[in-house]
Amino acid sequence: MATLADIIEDYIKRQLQKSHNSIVVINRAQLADSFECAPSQINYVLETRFNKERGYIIESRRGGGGYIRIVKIRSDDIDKTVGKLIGRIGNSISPKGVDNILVVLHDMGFLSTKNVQLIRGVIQQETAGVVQGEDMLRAKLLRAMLCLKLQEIND
Amino acid sequence: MATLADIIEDYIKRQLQKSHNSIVVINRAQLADSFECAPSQINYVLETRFNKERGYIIESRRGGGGYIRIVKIRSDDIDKTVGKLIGRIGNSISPKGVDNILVVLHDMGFLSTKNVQLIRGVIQQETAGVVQGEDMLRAKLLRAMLCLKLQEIND
DNA sequence: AATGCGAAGGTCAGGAATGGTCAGACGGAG
DNA sequence: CTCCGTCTGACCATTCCTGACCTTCGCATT
Repeated sequence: MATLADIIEDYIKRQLQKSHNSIVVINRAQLADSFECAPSQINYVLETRFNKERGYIIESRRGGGGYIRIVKIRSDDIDKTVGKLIGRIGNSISPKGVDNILVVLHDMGFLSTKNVQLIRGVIQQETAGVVQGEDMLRAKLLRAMLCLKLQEIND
Repeated sequence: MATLADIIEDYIKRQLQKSHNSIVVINRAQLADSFECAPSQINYVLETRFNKERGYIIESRRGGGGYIRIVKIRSDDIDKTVGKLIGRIGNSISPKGVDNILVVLHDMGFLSTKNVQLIRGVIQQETAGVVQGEDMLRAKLLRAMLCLKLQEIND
């Protein structure tokens, strides 16, 4: 049975299809109103269906003229593989784990040699001296940079 | 939806473009009148969109024949400026600080609109739920992504 | 020169319009 | 019955915009 969350998910995905640039902007209150549900329901759908593991990036702003922008990053096969890898990064990762992923991405031509070196360097730099949650920070940094790269090849 | 503040911002930026010397002088009451808003709305736009962080200088004078002058600070060398901005990120940064930097980089053509949206989104998601050192994490993520971008234009 | 007035612009508190978060209710599958 | 995915409502945070009140400056009058 399709839950309301499923229905809203489908709706947003259709909008993304229609958009042709994989970006859709919604108004939380209005969307909630048209589906006759609580506004927070929209957040639930976004959290569970349009998170980064699934290849989406959400950007939002509060206040007058506020909005929620949903960006799909991932379309073809390369994207799918990279997206999967990004999803696999998880909450924390070791330096060795970073290396493994970088090698795979380099081999498949997603990252240049220079890219790999830079990413490794930046991660080293930014995690140096961090005493707690180093693996977590590493995961976040790697994911951030890969998301940025992923977007580029989709332009 | 574009708010009135956004519209006024665009208008002023267009005027700056047209000016060819990156200086534009406005009359607060008159501008407010043409946009049918309160004069203080103009101040709001100036404070939030044309502040020093975003690379503008505001000079004004009260009294009869008063004026507001908006000056866009020139950025001759993109590379140097970006490097300087990255340096300015420092150890920690607020969401607004991120925004200011992104807008500057966007205005000078270093980041595309999509880039900006993605970077904002990634940072929002990676810092969500982090209770301690959020500002620090934000700084690291932003720096990492900007370094990656900076490498690209130097290839 | 001193004073007074009108014409700018500045400040700030607060209301309205958005979106975010989180504890807990609810209900179906095991 | 217990667990897990849904869904809601109360409360919070952020951004926009206005109106009342304040400050500064030029100029005419005295």
